[in-house]
Amino acid sequence: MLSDRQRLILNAIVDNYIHSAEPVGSRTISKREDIGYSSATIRNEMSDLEELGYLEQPHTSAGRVPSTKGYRFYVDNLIQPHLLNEQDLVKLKQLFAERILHAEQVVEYTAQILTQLTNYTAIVMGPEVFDHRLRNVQIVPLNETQAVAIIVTHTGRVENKLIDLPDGIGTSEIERLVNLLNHRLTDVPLWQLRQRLYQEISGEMRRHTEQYEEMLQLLDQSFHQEETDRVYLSGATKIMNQPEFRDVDKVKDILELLEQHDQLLHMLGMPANGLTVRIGQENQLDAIKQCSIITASYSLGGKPVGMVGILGPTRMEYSRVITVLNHLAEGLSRMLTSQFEK
Amino acid sequence: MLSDRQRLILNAIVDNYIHSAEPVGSRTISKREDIGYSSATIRNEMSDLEELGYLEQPHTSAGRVPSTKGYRFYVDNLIQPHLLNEQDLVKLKQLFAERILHAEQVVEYTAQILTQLTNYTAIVMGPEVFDHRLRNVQIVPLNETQAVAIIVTHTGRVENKLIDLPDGIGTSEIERLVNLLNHRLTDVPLWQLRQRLYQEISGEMRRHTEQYEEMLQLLDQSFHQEETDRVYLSGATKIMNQPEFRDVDKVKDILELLEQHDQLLHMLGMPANGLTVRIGQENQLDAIKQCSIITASYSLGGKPVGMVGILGPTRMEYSRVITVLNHLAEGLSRMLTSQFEK
DNA sequence: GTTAGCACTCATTGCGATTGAGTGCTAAAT
DNA sequence: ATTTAGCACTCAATCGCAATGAGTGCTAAC
Repeated sequence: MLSDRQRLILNAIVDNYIHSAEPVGSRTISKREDIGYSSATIRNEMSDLEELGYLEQPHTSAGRVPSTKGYRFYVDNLIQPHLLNEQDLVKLKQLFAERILHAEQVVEYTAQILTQLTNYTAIVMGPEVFDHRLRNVQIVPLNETQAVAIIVTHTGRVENKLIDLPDGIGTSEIERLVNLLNHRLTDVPLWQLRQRLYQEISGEMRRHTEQYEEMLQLLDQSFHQEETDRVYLSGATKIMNQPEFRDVDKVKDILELLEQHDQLLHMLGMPANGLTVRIGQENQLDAIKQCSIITASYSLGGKPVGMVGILGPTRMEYSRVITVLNHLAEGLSRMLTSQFEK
Repeated sequence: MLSDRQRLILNAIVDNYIHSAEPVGSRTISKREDIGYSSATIRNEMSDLEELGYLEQPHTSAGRVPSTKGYRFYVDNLIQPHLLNEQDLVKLKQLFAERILHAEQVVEYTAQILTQLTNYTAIVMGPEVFDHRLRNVQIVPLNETQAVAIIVTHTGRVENKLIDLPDGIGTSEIERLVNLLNHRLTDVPLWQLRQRLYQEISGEMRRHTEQYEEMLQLLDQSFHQEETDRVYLSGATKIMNQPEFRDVDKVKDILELLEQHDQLLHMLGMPANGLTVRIGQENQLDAIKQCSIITASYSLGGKPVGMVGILGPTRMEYSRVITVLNHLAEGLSRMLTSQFEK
């Protein structure tokens, strides 16, 4: 659809704008080494590219700026792979060299490294729990009326919840109950716990326990898990380094959105396989219609379980960010898989 | 030191400036109902107050603005207690009505309610772990090489850590070990755990266990707890609502500081009893020399264990914020104490 | 098809005049 | 001895206007 020359010029314009943040004029482009045309020629091509919707003009006597469509074409067709320098690679390796880490820590470090490497805001969605299976249950009484229920999954994740102890339940009874549960529910996926509890265990419990009702109530509390917040941000303030976000109101909208993790989750959706680039207007939420979001999913045993992402201005270093995200997602997948699938 | 009239006028000026955010002129003050003097008289008094350091003038032909010293005097001597309205009280009660909550959830909710009530940034620290005593230890093997160590404190807090299993340690051995620990270390303060482990348990362990060294190593890992991050923020973006923070650079400095929880901790220091007000220049960190921070400590059984705080512009509604913080700190103390000290 | 040249556009900058909120001082009033 | 009215003065903010210059679009020549 676009001639080779148009592609060349579009590429040059986007490239330039990404680094300068200023509308680029025809002369700027014609002076580039990889371009052998006069400014007049460039002007004509620019005019065409604008007509086709790839470029925009802030006002008549200004240079051109890529439109969302322009960036989209750039990302889909023109981008060339970015090579990471030694320093960056070292930082990445550092993360994966950490031997023993909880998933939460990994996620946190990952976010931090992402911001460091890109100077944009990092968003990391943490391994989803869907696939987690029960490894161990504990119920630890604190006093006569309260206890902590603890659930350990096969991935090493620990969930805990403060619960009310029904009247007149003794330590020995709890112990028996916990034993029973560990016997019968090991390897059951977390989301099935309550269901299985009613289907399979309740009968047996009734036979062994006097306070059947109370016990059941206790377990019901324990297994009623809340959706824990699995979004980590790092470098939220980085957006303020961008010249196009010198305006407090714009920044405010974005940062307020970032504070609402549920909205973020909703926006990013379930982790699908691969890389996603959302450019400017393509975003649903108004607050970030001047931003781009790039996400890459990472997986555990081939199944996507989370994503790493970057939020930056539409004028983002797409090539670099994509490379970093791919590296990171791949590394995370390897790390997770080797840690949990043996 | 200040005459009654000077106090009256200073109070009026601070009051006015807090709500208008504009330098206040003599006429504005003289028109107030509680002031019975002409603008000329006010002008003279203002001039004196400026000479004494309580007021400042942005430029010659502008009104006056309170200086740090002025706010300080206002807070120490002029402020009158703020009465909370029905709505606010309901919100506070709502929080304390929550029956079963982990300390972490309480802290999070508290921060949220604080921002809602004040429209400033809320900072909540704590509860500190120093006083937490061991209730229960568990070690749950995940596979041949890894396990999760879980520590439950008498307050219901659960710490967990992924650990390496030394070679050739069996399930039964771990079980024996855990039993021994639970027998001997219950009610020991967390910070003493490692010490006590070496002093008291190691001898006994040596007798009962073949792999003494490996076991010790394992426990050492488990009890080596990191300082967990105990700072919660809410409404960090609220500062952008303030007209004096329409400047991205100022905001950036502040938000970057808020991202560094360690700095915050250091700045706020250990929870001392009572209420602290840090006004403008009194703050050590440059980023917040245009802000005020008010903190109130809450306690468990009389001992301060954490603090609730508000960060806002120097032009803050001191009276209101102080009242809210006092209410909240008191409520939290009651809640914690009744929950854990029976 | 490409480019030189030129008229045209328009955001940005700089400058001087104007405005108005607010002060400081002095002299009159209380 | 205070208090206040009055007036000259200051200075940020605003407006209008001309100058500047980066950049375009178009046309005619190469």
